[in-house]
Amino acid sequence: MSGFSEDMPFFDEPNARPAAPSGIAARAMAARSGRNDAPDYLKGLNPEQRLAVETTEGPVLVLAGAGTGKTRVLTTRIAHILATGKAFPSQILAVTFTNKAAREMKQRIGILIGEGNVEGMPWLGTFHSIGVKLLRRHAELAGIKSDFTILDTDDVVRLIKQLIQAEGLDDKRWPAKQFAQMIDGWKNKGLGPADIPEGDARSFANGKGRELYKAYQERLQTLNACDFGDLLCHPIRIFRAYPDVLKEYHKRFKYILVDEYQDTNTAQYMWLRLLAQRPQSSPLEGEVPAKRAEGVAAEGTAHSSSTRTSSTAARTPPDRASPGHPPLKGEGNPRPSSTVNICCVGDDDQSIYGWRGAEVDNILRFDKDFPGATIIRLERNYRSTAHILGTASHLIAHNEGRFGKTLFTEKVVEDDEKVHVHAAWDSEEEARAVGETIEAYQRQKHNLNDMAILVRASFQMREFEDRFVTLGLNYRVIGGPRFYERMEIRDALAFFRVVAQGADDLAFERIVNVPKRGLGEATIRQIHDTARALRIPMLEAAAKLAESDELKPKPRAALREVAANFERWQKALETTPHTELAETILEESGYTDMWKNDRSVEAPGRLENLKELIRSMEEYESLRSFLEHVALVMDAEQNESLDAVNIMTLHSAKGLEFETVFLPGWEEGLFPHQRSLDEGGRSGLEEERRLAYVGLTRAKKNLHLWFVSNRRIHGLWQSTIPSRFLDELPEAHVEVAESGNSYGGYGNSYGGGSFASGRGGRQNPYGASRFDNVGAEKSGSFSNTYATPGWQRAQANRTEATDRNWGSRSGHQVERIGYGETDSGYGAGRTSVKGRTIDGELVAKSVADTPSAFNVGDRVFHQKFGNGNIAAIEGNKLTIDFDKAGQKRVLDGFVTGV
DNA sequence: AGATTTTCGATCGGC
DNA sequence: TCGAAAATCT
Repeated sequence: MSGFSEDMPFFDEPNARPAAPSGIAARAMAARSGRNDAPDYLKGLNPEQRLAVETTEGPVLVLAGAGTGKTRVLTTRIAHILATGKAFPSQILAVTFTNKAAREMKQRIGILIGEGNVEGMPWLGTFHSIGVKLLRRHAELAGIKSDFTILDTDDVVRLIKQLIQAEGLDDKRWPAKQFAQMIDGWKNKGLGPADIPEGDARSFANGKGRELYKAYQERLQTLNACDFGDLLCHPIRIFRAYPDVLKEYHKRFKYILVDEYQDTNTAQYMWLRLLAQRPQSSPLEGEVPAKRAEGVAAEGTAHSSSTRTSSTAARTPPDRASPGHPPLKGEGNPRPSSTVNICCVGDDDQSIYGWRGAEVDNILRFDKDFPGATIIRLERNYRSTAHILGTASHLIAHNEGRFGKTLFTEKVVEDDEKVHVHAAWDSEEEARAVGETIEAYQRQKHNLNDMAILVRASFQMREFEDRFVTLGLNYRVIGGPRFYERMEIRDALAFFRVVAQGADDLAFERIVNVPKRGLGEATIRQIHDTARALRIPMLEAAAKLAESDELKPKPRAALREVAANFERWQKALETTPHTELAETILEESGYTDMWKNDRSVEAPGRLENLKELIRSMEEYESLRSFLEHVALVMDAEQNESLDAVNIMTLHSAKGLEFETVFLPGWEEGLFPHQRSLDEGGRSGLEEERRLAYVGLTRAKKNLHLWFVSNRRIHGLWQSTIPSRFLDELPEAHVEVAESGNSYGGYGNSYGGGSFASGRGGRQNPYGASRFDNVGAEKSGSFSNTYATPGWQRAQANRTEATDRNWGSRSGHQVERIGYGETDSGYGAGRTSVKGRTIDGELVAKSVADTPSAFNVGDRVFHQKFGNGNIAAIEGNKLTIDFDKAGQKRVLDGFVTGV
């Protein structure tokens, strides 16, 4: 947008020197108050970074391109504010999106100003963790108690399902999951049941949308629980309804810093605005919706006297410790006191979370929201080579809605390679070729840790995992299933939750009958009904029922035991250390015994995970603080000591960097993803392009893009065309790996040609000649690929004339017989290189139903799984114990004797 | 309660 | 098409 560049004329030119222009330079000098020798922490910053650090007063937007030292600026800025005595640690509000980012900031500030002082930064955290903190202090004002439970997505869906059924609606026609997403969307916009648009309300459950939402909120209140959205929305409502509470925080927060501002959603924006707006600055009334949410607001005004009491009572020690007002030297603030010292850091080009409510517009609008804002661009890149930067910049320039920055580097690299674009026949070959390239790098002494494969969609990972298992190449999947999502962990946590907060019916329901106590559907229903009728938690209802004679003896005894157990544990909560109590609970409930008696292969791993859970509790003060940690921090660290290739999605790669990056799957429909185009239109496409930009800018030195001609989508093989993004790359910086003459101007190649005479050396009767454009010269060895159904189907799609040749042939088919258990290899969960195991994949191919020529015990080789021994034979189906890939069932045509 | 059949969904997933 | 989850059967 040209409007933006007018504000910053100096940085318009792609290669503009960053030598600070006079106007800004002058301000920077002023900020340094005449001293020539800067403190250590400022040394080594470039002029723009330094400006961003030293412009502490007034609203500042730092547009930080990829790899330009964003975190450094943020942390140094905080250190600077503290070092110059402008504020105490407790007076700085610093928000991030992820726990990882918060952790990293804490650590880096610690390095700058000394470990001990970071403890004094109680308001550095994620939006949600700070939201929890606010809400625990003022919970009464939101109609809940301060020991409320935080529900995760699973809990929420189960709860909504109950509500839908209670309304007498068909839960098939109105899926709970969908409604949960709707609620999430509303909360992202800060909308309560009363605020949602009529259309939205009507579109679900025969127009009962609003009612259901309201019922949901009421249910949460009786459960004394919150969902993630509430952690933001409740504070917003409280701030609006109780100006004196808000004023407290206005007084407290002298400086506000926000990381990844381009990812903020409307609710987060409102939350920030409320905290940033000072009463003097004539708040924009339009910002505040006229209507307020039901329930919470209704209770509000009547209790305004309780506001002060509750908030003061709940005040935590750190605040008392700091004297009311720090000596604010340099408080000769040239700006009016209504000015907010808010600093937002972000990159509009890396906004990739629109689908979960992020509004790029928040960052694009910054100078209108905060008039007189200083906008600082960081464009000097310290990460990537010139070719990579040139490629990324050229691509992202195709977007319209952006500030417009151009990254540059001063680094001169000797062996600066261009960005490579490769073509492959299908995804299997793609994986094979990537694997070979990785091995080639490895031979040149590159660490696997420095390499990453970034995919658009997680289903793409499987093929790489398969291949790497075969090759014996270590890999780790980042962002896979989490520790806290495991069944046994969730069960254990449910026990703890009920002990900590007796009204948590969702947790109670999860474990009433765990281990099996003969409490079936009927009994649970009865507990439910009693609880609802008496308006008491299910645990209490269960205790009551156990004392009445409404139940049959068996369930009655069981319930009595459950109720007695929880009563005892809840009492013990006050006297027993929480780790010890946790162990007791799992023992006495019979939960550990349940797994000890379980003969399945997973059982030992699960017990190990439970031990790990108890161990990890030691780091927390109380059961409650541990549960809060679990609700907010679902990640468990990976084992980084092992050298392994990283596999992850593009989204989870944001913020990371690697020496060598592989980006497979650059095809229309996958990347850009069809659904983004269908649902997001133009802006959807732009977000996909930003995602591509994020991917490209992860690479420091080597970057390889791949596209394939055939890919299986929803089980169907489709022929694909190269991504339009490939056409948007600059020729000067890109090298197409091998020549060819088809597919959008890019050649086709396949790596290394190592797959000569694969599966039993069979020949495809329909020669390769018709597809000379696909690696024709080497296609003598290509026959196996030509026999895949994918290829067949792809061709069938393309030329009807050949259809009959293919369609009627019998015997020539590849079938997937089955797909096995995928959870066998977890072990202790937290360490180990993991990924989804690929055990149990059964692949078979029948060429003809001739009896097998192999014998049990024969040593054989399989293209995909490597070497192994035959364990059993049924007709032409072999069961083989592979050395690396485990036991598989395979048709004999796929293996060769060794 | 466990086994078996049917249905559904299929992009990204932070807190 | 295929795999997980829900529904249904025994």
